Amino acid sequence: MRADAQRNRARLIEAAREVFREQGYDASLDEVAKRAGVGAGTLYRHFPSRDVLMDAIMQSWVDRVNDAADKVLVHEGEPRDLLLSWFETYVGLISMHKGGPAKITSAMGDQKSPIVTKCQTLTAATQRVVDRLEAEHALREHIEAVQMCRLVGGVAAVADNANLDQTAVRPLLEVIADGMLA
Amino acid sequence: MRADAQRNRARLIEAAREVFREQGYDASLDEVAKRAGVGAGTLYRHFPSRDVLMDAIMQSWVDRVNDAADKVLVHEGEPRDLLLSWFETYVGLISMHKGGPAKITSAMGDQKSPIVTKCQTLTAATQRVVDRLEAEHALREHIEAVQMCRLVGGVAAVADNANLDQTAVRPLLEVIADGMLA
DNA sequence: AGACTATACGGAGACAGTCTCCGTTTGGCA
DNA sequence: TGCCAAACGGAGACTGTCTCCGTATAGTCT
Repeated sequence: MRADAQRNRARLIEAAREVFREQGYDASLDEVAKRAGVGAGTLYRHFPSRDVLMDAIMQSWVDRVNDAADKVLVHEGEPRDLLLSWFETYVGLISMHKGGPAKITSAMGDQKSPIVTKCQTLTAATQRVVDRLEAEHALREHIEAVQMCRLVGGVAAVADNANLDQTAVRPLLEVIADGMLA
Repeated sequence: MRADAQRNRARLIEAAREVFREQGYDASLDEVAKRAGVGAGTLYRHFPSRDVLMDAIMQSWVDRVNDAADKVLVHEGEPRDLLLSWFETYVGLISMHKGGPAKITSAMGDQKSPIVTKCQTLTAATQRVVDRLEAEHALREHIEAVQMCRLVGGVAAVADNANLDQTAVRPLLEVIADGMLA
């Protein structure tokens, strides 16, 4: 890739990160281009769709997910606490941008989605939590990581849309946790 | 209201019902106006926003919700079956249009939303189910109807977005039910 | 260094959807 | 029948998406 192309790509990602944080997932893409100091054509050449751009933004986020899972898994204690702690972490991780939870959760399980890799990162991390709990025989049978992601993602999507705060989300997560624990 | 205004209002609702069913909640409003055979101005005078129009469409739906609750409550049997049966009914009721579940669920609890009345209808119906289960001491404590609506609505929203079918939704609802039952 | 060309850029503009404004029409009343 | 408040319609302003193509230039070759 030519040096100028590489520079513009980086600028676009940086600008998009800013704009999406400020205005949510629906922000104007032309605004992103303007903020990056490039033409609209350049943006669309690098990122043919909003989703592809989204995916690029989230590169660094993958590491964050894995670190978060590490941190949660170190914690010793009741299975219920572990599970809830992962749920809250999960909600935090997918709620970086307005509209993010819905976007991510609806892509969950869709192999053709432009953000598959991100979903896989999330399910893999969740799977680690599931494995740990299953080793302790703390989970009911037939609980799959994808289902967990969908349920918790659904809560996050609702919370995001309705601007619920953490205190309102907590009891919802508790219900899900209790529904999954043995 | 003048006779022509009344007629146009009815036509608009009819057209919107059609168009939304065909194209989902994001369908063009100008298309709705065209289909109704009126100008865009007329549409926006009657229904200043998409939500207000949505609300009008759902008038008949209110009766349907109450009927559905009646029907579910007659059913004798295990509390778990009752609850699951209401959940499935609920999902069906809010999934009439694409994008509907998210729209409705995110308005849940927002007193200023244009579709408050619809949300109230839903929570009231859900409350009846909660009351019944509480009378049988089948529910955990501190379970509120709004929470139930949010959780089930979250699942419905995800299912709607990801085009999940009923067999994929069922286990999610089971988890919620199990998390709420004593 | 200078020339060449594949690669990348920019932004005008086509297109689509939302919503408003205002000149025109009409229902219903006196 | 005449009046006018109420309602209509649709042109067009505005915003966002995305494409096309003339222009610029990074990297290479001599």
